[in-house]
Amino acid sequence: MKISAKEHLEKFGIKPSFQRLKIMQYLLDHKTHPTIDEIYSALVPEIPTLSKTTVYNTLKLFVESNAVLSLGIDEKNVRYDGDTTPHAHFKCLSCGAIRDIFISDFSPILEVFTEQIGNLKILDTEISYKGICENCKLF
Amino acid sequence: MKISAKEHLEKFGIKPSFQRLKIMQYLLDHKTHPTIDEIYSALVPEIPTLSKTTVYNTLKLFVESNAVLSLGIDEKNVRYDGDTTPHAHFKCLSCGAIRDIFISDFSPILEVFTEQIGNLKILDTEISYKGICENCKLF
DNA sequence: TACAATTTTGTAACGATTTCAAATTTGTAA
DNA sequence: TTACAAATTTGAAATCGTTACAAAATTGTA
Repeated sequence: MKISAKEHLEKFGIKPSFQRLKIMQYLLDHKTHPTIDEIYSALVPEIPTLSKTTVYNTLKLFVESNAVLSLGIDEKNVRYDGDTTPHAHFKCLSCGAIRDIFISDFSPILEVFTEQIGNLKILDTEISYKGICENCKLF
Repeated sequence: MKISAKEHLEKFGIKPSFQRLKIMQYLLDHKTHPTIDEIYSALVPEIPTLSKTTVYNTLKLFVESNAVLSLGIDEKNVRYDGDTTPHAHFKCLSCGAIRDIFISDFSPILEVFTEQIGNLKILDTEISYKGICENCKLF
C-alpha cells in the first residue's frame, strides 16, 4: 500500500499545508532525487503562485524533521529523497542520473566501523558511488 | 617515511610548479580536510601574490588527476583530502570538525553491494557520517 | 468578527565557484 | 642569449544556488 503525502507528513509532525502536501507528494512519486529547481519547475504549472523560497523553506523543514533526506552526492545542487529508509546512491558521471542502491542487510557495514566510531554519536550516514551506468557504458 | 609534495604530484603526472607544490604540501601536512578558503588564507602570507583562482584551478587539476579527493560531506564548501587511500569521514555537527575514519578491511562493504552494483562501473566511493564527537558530547 | 500565529511570497543580498582575458612564467629552438 | 610558443597564474566580473527579510496572505482561535 502506497503511503500518502498527508500520512507521511503527519508521521513526522509536520502540519500539512497545501504547498507542503504537493511538494511531499512530488518527492514520493518521483524517485529521481530532484533538485529544488526541478521540484519548483514541476509544480509551478499547477501552483502558479508558488515561490521558489517556499520550496527552499519547505525542504529545510522536511529535512530537519527527518521526513526527507538531503543528498550531497551532486556537487552542484542539493538533492532530495523522500525515501528515508537506509540505502546508498549511485550517480552516473555521464548522464547525471542518480539511482538508489538498496541493500538487504546494512549490518556488515556498521560492524566494520563500530570500533573506530567508538564514542562518536552517529546521526546520519551517507554512502555515495559515482561512475558510469549500463546505458552510458555502451557509448 | 613521509612522502614529499613533489613525489606525490609526479606520481600523478602533475607538473610541480611553485604554487602546486605549496598547495599539495599543505594538504599533506594538514589532515583537516580544508576548504579552498582555508588553503588560500594559510598560504597567502608566504605567497603574497597567490590568487584564489589559482587555488581553485589547482585543486580542480589535482582532483581530476586523482592526486587529491574532494569531499561532499560539508554542505557549504567543498573540502579536500590529500590522502587518497580508501577511508570514510565523520563530521561533527557541533564543532564542525571533519575527521578520518580508517578501516582495516574494506571488502565487507564492497561485497554487500556487489550484486546490486552489477553492471555499474564504480569510479568513486564516498562514505560520510555526521553526528556529535566525544568532546562536544560533554556539553 | 477580530486578532494572533503560521505560512507563503518576492525581492534583495550573499557567497562559493566559474569565466575569461591579460599578465607572468616556463620551456624550447635557433 | 634571444625569440617565440606553451603553460601557468592572476584579478575582475559574472554566474548561480541559497539565504535573509519583511510584507502579504492564510489559517486558527477566542
